Amino acid sequence: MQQLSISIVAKQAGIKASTIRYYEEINLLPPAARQNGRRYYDQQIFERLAFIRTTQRLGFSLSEIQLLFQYEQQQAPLAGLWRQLAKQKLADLSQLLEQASHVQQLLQRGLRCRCATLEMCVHCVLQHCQA
Amino acid sequence: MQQLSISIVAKQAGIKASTIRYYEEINLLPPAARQNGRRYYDQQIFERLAFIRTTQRLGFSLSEIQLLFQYEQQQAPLAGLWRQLAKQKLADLSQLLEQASHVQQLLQRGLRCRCATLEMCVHCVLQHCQA
DNA sequence: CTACAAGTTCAAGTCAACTTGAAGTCAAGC
DNA sequence: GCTTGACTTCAAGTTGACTTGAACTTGTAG
Repeated sequence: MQQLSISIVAKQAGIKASTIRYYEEINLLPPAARQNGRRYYDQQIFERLAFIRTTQRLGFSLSEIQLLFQYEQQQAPLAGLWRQLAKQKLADLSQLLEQASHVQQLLQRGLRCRCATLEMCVHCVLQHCQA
Repeated sequence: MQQLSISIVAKQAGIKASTIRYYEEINLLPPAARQNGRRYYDQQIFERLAFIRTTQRLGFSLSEIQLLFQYEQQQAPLAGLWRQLAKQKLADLSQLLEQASHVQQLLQRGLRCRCATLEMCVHCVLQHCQA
């Protein structure tokens, strides 16, 4: 049960300490354990921060991420809400996966092609585009 | 060669007219053709707007998207820059694809599982989680 | 004992991406 | 000819996600 200071966590996670404090302030992170008013963390924090960073990159807002975490404390008004959001997000994710591979192909084509614009390249049927 | 007013385009594309004006202002869209000072568009605009929306969802900033479009006008200082960005973005996209399917699995598990928290569920090995 | 580095809170500032509001233009219908 | 509705510009406001700065506390090193 190591005790990690906020600056250690920040450095290892590759974010700023102020971000961690901010996340706690908006209840995205649970209040950290304190010693003399200073925050201390254990290894668990890294998983949580990683989840935040990853989902954020996938287009989740901080309040959505918060809601996904919140299902642990099943407060009456929120109960079941996270399930709904999770289903929604699963749908979003399949769409995102589709779009991502579409854009991948588009960019790959664009890099290989001599078309003057990306838009033209979308419709172009030249050999070097098909390759 | 139909002439589409900004409000028609906005409605069909599912965005606000003000957003289209904003995009033009920041040169994300080329200056629209005008009649009596009013903007008119042809069908091409929808492709462009779709590309913007999609890439934006994938985490591209508007200035990055602008740069990808900009390769059409090969201004000396920018020449080749879009290629560099495209390569970077291709790398980002594969990472994103990976993360997206990871989070997909995580959420699916969470929905099926009775674990108290998502974090616990990540490590849980119960039957109903494996199912 | 004093200085210092590393933490604290709280308020205000920043940045990207829009949105809103005020004031004006203009063709079309009554 | 006057009103209406859909547009225009320009400046200012908003939102989400942080960041920064000022003023303060506290354990550790010299």
